[in-house]
Amino acid sequence: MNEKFLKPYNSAETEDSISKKWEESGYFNPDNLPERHKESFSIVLPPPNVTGVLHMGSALMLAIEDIMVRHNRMKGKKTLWIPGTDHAAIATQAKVEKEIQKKEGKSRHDLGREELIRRVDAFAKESRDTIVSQIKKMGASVDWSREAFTLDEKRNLAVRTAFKRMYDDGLIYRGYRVVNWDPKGQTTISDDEIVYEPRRSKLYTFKYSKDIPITISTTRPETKLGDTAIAVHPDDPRYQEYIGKEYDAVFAGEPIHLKVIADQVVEKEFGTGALGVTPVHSAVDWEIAQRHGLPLKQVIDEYAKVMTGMETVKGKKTAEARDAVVAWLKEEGLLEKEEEIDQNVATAERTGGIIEPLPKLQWFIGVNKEFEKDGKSATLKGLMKKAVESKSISILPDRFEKIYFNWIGNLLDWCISRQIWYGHRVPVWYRNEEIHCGVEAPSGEGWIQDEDTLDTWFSSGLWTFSTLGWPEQTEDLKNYHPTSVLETGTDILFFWVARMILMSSYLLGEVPFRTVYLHGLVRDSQGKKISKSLGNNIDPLDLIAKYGADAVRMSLIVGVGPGSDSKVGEDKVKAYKNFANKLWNITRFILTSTENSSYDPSFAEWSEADAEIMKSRDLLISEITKEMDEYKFYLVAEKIYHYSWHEFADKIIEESKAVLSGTDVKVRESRVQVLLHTHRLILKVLHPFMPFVTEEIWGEMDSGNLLLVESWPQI
RNA sequence: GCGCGAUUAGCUCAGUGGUAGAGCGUCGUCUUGACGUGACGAAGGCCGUAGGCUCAAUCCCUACAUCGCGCACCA
Repeated sequence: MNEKFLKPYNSAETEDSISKKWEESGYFNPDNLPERHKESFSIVLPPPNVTGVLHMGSALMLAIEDIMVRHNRMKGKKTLWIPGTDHAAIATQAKVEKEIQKKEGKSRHDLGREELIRRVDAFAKESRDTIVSQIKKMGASVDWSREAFTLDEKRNLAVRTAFKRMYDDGLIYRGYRVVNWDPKGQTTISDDEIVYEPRRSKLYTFKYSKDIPITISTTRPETKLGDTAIAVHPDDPRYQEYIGKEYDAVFAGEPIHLKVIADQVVEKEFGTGALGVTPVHSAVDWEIAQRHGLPLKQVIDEYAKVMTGMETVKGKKTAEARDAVVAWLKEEGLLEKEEEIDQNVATAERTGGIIEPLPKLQWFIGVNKEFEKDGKSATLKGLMKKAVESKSISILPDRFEKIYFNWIGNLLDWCISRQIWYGHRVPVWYRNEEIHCGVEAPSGEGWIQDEDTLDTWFSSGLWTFSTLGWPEQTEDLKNYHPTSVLETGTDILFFWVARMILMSSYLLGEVPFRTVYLHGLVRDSQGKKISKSLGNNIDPLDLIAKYGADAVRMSLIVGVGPGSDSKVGEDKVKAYKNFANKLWNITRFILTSTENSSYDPSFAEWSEADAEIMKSRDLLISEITKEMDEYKFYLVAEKIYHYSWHEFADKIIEESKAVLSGTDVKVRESRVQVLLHTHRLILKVLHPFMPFVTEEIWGEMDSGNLLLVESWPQI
């Protein structure tokens, strides 16, 4: 017996050497797997953002995916798990810009486009290295030879190709309209990147001037300098006589001209039932303005400052300008009411900036635009809906299918252009009146490429196939797409999962994956959300150093079903560290008490008691094998734990002490074999969950294969 | 406002139309040769509330409450 079994299990000493063995074996790469591995099983790792380090959520993700991957590899599947990182455009650029500003006092404009990108790239590279080492620490059996980055050369080709195809089909278009402008990030963002924050704010009810008979309500008086109409409901008796009339006034120093119009969207019950229409600073008002041909008048700029009006207003930030306008309204005796209301303020997900609706010329993906697909008319929205409706994709837990459909139903065109520098540049070039969209730059002089870059989710949307070599028709693409499972957090169902379905359905004519497994949020032991600002951040690497990766994995898995949030505290992790040690001691007992025998796979002379033991053991294994295929890892982990400790160790091994010191040679040998057989089976079924300790023990029990590629028990 | 989920032991969660389960924690006993990171044992639950279906409900149905989530509204 190896001396190390005389001491308690030491995860820190074991894990690195086991990692090395796995890497040297090359088995993480399916091309190197033994002959029996035929049918494929593939997963893409949701690429972590290069903005930072891994957190508990990443650890959970890696644990679940590695369980699926190891299980399927043992089942004899040709298993591919592709790792990578995400350039996370806005988030990464914002982070690096902030650092440069802090350390050097320079803005991105001081550095220029090229230099900034160079800096961000350097940061991304460093961050990528950290992430890679963290993924390895968790024991994730990803194929590093196929690692990808959402912003590398190959993925850039995929992005340009996808853009061009959609452009040619008329699905990508350039349009001028009110978009979500983030003054903090200095870029537009999509509807999905908005986070609504509930706040108390004031609703002001007032008249534009003494001469205008209609009273309106707003939470944003400072935008009213840009009003060009008052809208009322067509059936509202209070305002019938005014419809069609026009008024002039000077509002907070700004001359305005208002036309009273009737529109169905106005709610009679809200406020005064009359709505001041600000065409370019509200998406709803923009629509109204379009229907009625109203003039457009911008009064707020990209820095959220008011561009016009009297001295106390002009050049001021919106909040300050609002107070000034209200003060003016009071002075003029125009303010009728001021009340507190609950409001949801739109903020940018990445920067926290308050969204300012602004009119902009941007690139969009038209989700309702009809195009020819296999000779039939289709829309992107329709494709996204059909993929799930037809059960080509199933989502776990299935209640998220409803949430998905709900989202699709409300979906508007996707704004994909961003005014930042870090990202895939829009593959469109301009020369005078000419426009060229292409995979490559046009030849000839004088072409200027579009300054904008693409929403990071555009490139992420291609991930299941861009990582496999698309647009080239590679072997990998043929072998591994559609991927088997997509495992990710519930929070990016729309951002990512839906966009992948869109891109794959449109570009490849097939779903990107068969099953979506969604995990919830990892919270601290009090149930609070883990965040740096709350100071309750848990670093998975600290836990691994203290308790071992196996213990961390188990603690994240047990009792946590798909879609539900979990709570993790050190106590739980510690419990599974103890379990790893228990397995260690079980092994020591077996090694010492079976010294004179060896494992005999074809042994058949079982004693009556041992036949009983095998019967209930095999029942358990067939049960958990079924549950593994149903993604019930949270149950399986607990069952194996329970069987190993409270059945195998506490009952079977305890009872064996007497049997093994008995005189009946046949009964003794039967018991030795049942211990050896059961021990091996436990190691096998536990391996996907606790890969390190099981591999280490396996190495001691068996000089042959790595447990990594042993076959899952066939019962 | 619409929709979804949760509510079971001190805590975290399984579970089934017929006497309630696990882990952790708590308490007690044990220096037994695999392991004190342990063993054995114990305490602890009107299974959110109120109705209904049923011979029988923690489980099915209805309403309500509380917590959480998604969407919409946000003039």
